[in-house]
Amino acid sequence: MSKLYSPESAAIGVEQALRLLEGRWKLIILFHLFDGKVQRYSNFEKLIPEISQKMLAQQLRQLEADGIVSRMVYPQVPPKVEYRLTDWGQALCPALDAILKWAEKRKV
Amino acid sequence: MSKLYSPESAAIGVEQALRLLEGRWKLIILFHLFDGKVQRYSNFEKLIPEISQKMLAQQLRQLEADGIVSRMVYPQVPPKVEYRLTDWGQALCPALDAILKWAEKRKV
DNA sequence: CCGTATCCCGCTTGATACTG
DNA sequence: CAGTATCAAGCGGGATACGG
Repeated sequence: MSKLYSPESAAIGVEQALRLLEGRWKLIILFHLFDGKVQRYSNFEKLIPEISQKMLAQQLRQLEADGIVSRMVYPQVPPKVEYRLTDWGQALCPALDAILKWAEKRKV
Repeated sequence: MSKLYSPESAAIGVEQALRLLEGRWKLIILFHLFDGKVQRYSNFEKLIPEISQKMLAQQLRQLEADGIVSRMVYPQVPPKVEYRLTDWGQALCPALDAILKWAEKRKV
């Protein structure tokens, strides 16, 4: 943490934030957690059939590490794991909603 | 155009729309066109020093082909080319703004 | 000034198999 | 059910040089 922040640090923050959303599947995953929805691992596999297990696990781990998604493990057999948005992740909902609306305008 | 659209085409549309925004630099480029701003090629090179000419040109071409950015060439010497958002591209501004606000919340 | 062309590397992604 | 491990491939992306 020896690096000092310049007055332009806000702009840098945006680019850093964007990098957290990069990745072939992250936004798609987030759309399925939109609006407080809770998903299990196997749910995602059904919702996003094209994704491989590897990528699903990897992207979820990254989203978790970045504080966007929270992972809740129930210590039972068979295992049960739930994913939901963190508070900060919830703050993305307006953006997700705006992207949704934008996509719809394409058809017109 | 032989493919018929299923009732689920809306959901597919979102994923397709997301793919248009994929790429290391696209959203950063769009941020610099935010709110009706007009940029020249050389402007982008100053605004995004880390980007290579190849990637800048490539991402601009894709954004143009996808109908998000418009390219205006002034037939003069030396050449002058201006980039701005299309109408549909402008419709992305609320989303960009929401992402901006989201990024700012991280610091709290 | 505004790009292309070419070469090349490495990370992301995919396929498959295996496990607590 | 919810993941790892491993290997391989392809394309995104960087460096450099050249062109209208």
